[in-house]
Amino acid sequence: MPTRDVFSVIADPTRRQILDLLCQREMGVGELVETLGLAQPNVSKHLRTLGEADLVHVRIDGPRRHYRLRPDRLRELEEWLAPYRRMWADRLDALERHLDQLDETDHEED
Amino acid sequence: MPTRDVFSVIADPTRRQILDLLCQREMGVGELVETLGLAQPNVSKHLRTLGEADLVHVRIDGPRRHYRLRPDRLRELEEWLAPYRRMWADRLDALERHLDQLDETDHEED
DNA sequence: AGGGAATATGCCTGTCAAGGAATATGATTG
DNA sequence: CAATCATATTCCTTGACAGGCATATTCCCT
Repeated sequence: MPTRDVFSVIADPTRRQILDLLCQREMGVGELVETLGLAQPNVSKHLRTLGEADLVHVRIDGPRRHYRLRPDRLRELEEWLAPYRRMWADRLDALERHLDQLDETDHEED
Repeated sequence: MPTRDVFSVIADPTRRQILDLLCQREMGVGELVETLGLAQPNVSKHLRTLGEADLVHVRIDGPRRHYRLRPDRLRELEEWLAPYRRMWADRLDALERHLDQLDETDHEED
């Protein structure tokens, strides 16, 4: 059971970047540091955070640690999206946007 | 052009709750205040934030404002998820978890 | 055992966002 | 125009978190 909320964990852009990288292949910390151009302690801290959300898994290989993506938890996001996905399934967005614009010309609003 | 990042906006649980409510039907601020049990200024602030991310649309009806869900921006999330969704499409998660457990018995890790 | 490489942890500081309370805005009715 | 209702905005305080830096840990090699 993860000790951290997936939503808040992926709210950070750097963390999303890390996930995107790990989506391709498993990577070591050094590799990530080089690719991201961040300080090593920072990368380690982000990896820890990702681990606390069960978004990554560590494979220990001697002194190095290889991080692998663990996509399971992202299904939570997927599930959360489900009800909303239905909304753009039957509703034509172009029409929707058009109606919104009409509304907005009536009275300026967000 | 939204002035705010969808990821960080939906990181807040209260905001997700609001979205879930608006998923059913359009709602006025008073209704939301009652349902959520939060202070009105707070609800207004969250609605503003949601608006800045283009996640809601306001319909003005006299002195009241009715908020409607605008699902477009959630497609961004959907798109971001796409590459990861492929990972659990072909990979059997039960097997994956099983392998992870084997790894974890070798060396305790996150 | 000692030294060095790879990675993690702790501390500090600045920033940002949430919640609460008070107040301001805007529209409606008389 | 005064009163009132619905909603928004401001100010304040507090807590969380990212980044930078220094340091600790763990493992390998000889």
